[in-house]
Amino acid sequence: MGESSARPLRADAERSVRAILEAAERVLSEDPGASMEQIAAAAGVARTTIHRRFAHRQALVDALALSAARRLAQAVDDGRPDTAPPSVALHRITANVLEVKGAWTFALGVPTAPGSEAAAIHQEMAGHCLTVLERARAEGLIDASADLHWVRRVYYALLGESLHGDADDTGVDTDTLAARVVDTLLHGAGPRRA
Amino acid sequence: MGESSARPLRADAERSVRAILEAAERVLSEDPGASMEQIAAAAGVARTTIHRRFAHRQALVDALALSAARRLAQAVDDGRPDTAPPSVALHRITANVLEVKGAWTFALGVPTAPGSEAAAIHQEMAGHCLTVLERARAEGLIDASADLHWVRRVYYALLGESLHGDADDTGVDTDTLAARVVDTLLHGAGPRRA
DNA sequence: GCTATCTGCAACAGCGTTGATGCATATCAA
DNA sequence: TTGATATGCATCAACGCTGTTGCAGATAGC
Repeated sequence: MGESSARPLRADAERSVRAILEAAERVLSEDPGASMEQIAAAAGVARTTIHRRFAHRQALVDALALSAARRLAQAVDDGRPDTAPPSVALHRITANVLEVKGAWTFALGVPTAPGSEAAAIHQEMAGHCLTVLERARAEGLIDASADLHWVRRVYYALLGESLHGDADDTGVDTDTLAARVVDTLLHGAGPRRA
Repeated sequence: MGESSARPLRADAERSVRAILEAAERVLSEDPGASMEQIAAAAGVARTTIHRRFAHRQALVDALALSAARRLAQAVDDGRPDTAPPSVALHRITANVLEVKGAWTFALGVPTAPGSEAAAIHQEMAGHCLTVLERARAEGLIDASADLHWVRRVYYALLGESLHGDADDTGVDTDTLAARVVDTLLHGAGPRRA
């Protein structure tokens, strides 16, 4: 439930919706207070066309958040959080998530409404995340006494930080960034044991 | 340079300015798009009074950001980043910064204009931060091959994450939070050596 | 080709916010 | 006390954004 309450849109209409969502992400990530007019211009579409598909501005934002949440969930699932070896899953998921999160900064930053489908997706992803961390702990990758909820928060924070891209990072391989995130999460900045 | 281009304000006027800045922080941290009217109400002041002290809305925001930057700089200095033993400085600065950052979430989140005084303060703080990290590395607290710029970014991210306060944290001692931040920064989540 | 759908354009009313002004009143400081 | 300063209040014009509507033309789908 989410996209189709009426019959499917015509081909061109669906193309418009996609263009609008992508343009909205592009514009709103640079200025969260941008007007519908600006979004419409970026989408190559008249403002009224946006209002035809999304009654209120909030409806557009919600749709955007939901769309991005789905992509992110897909990125997590692709990492096989339940079956792949923890270290592998951790790395793969990190790389996948970095990719998606970088492309949907605004949409994934929108606070999800308590009962919404987007919120449910995010909760489910948090669950998957904890699963991976638990499996990692069981294998000794994470300290036995660690508070996994804190670890998860740190993980999220590191993911977010990786995306700011302080000059040096521009153009760096996603896998390299992911490796750094995972390494920092597990070992911090302290001296390495021989 | 910053506060006094004309002669000092009268006592009650200065009180108003303080009330306005504090109210602005309170209101804007909950809704960055809040109107001047809402801020004025929260400050117990007429909207026109705000406009008397701050010509544009942006002027108010800038003043707020500058005020908060100064407080944060003070918090850093109080930790003696140049003279105290690195581990001590790291902990003290972290605790101090957590205190200030928690109270001025919005003001410290405002993007600082390139040439502004606030930007200069933030740059100086970044410098102090790197100094502490270098001294910590010299003492072996941080790995010799570590990229201190990345470490600093991670440190900032951990500070930010500590302030979200996921239920459990509410009412927890600042020193405890600081200890967790520093510990995570240095050791990550991996298993501890005996 | 025919029809239903989609789109752009233009115009509209409504709304909230901003920033400015004048004036009467309250408060501080000397 | 007295003069300068600060404040509240009412009012104003201007602006931008939102959301809606009607219509004519373009496009997709059968």
